[in-house]
Amino acid sequence: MIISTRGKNALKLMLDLATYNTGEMVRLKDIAKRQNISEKYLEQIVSGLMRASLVNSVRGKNGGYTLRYDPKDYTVGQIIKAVENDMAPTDCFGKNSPPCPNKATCANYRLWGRLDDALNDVLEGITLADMLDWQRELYTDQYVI
Amino acid sequence: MIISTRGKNALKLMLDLATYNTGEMVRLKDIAKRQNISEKYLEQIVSGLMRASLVNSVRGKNGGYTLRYDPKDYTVGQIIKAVENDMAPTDCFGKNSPPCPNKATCANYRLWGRLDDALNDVLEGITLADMLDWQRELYTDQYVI
DNA sequence: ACAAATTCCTACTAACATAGTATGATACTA
DNA sequence: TAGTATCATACTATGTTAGTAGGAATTTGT
Repeated sequence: MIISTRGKNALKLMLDLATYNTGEMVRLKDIAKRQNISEKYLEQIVSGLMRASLVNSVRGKNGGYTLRYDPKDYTVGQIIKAVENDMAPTDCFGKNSPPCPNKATCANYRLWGRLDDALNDVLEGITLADMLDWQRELYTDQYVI
Repeated sequence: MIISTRGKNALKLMLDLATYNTGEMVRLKDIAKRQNISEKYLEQIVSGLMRASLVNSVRGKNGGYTLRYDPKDYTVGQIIKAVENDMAPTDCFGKNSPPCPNKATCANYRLWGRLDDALNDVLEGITLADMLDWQRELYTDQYVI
């Protein structure tokens, strides 16, 4: 599985922040309730997003989180990579793996490269704003029938 | 990691069979030596390929394996799926997962679907014959400098 | 018939990554 | 200063994968 639940939950979290992007701080507790994810688990995930400077936080009473930028300025890939350990299709392209000594002559390496490119094209080509649009569209579709 | 070493080794095995595709049976022992993979581990992998009817085998002395079809008739996806437990980018599209109840309205589900499509396009678009070509090309490149 | 070579089958172990929980410290705001 | 929320760390359980091991079944050559 290339995208773990951590990555999926990070995306849910960001989409939630984008949905409630009113300027007010959004409490983790509320996100946890809406997205049906344990608050403690969300804490771990949001800390990765903080480290990557994707969100703002304010501590203390009335504190919480907000998006740091406009939804159209986040790609899905950015978000997932912020929390995912390694997202490459094989360790030949893994960020935690040493560079392959045979990569110049290995036919397989070329294949994995194509896969990696295809993945990144999709993930870098879709923004959080796109996801918001989809969400609205899918939601209204429900009532069109 | 979407492609495990099992999948990668299956591909190496098939590429080896394609390279030594003379009509004679190819012994696992020789593949193991050439590809630097333990023979016992290869046994497990080739059993998956047998189950998927991708190779022929003959037991006993002078036995071994051969390709069942022409290299151009195998896609990379076919080979990998034969031995890989699950190759979907997320379990939303995993073959071992129950169908998602929210898929009609879930924006994330649409995203993972695009990823899955992109992956399959690459893997179904490349054949074993293509890999053979690459191998020759890369090999000769070495001596062109 | 027998011995050698090879595929086939099943079980096991070790290592690793992930999901999720638990506890409490730290910092901010009203 | 009391309350709330982030931040940090450690731990457990679970599942998957990599790889090993031993031996049964089958074919070929002598």
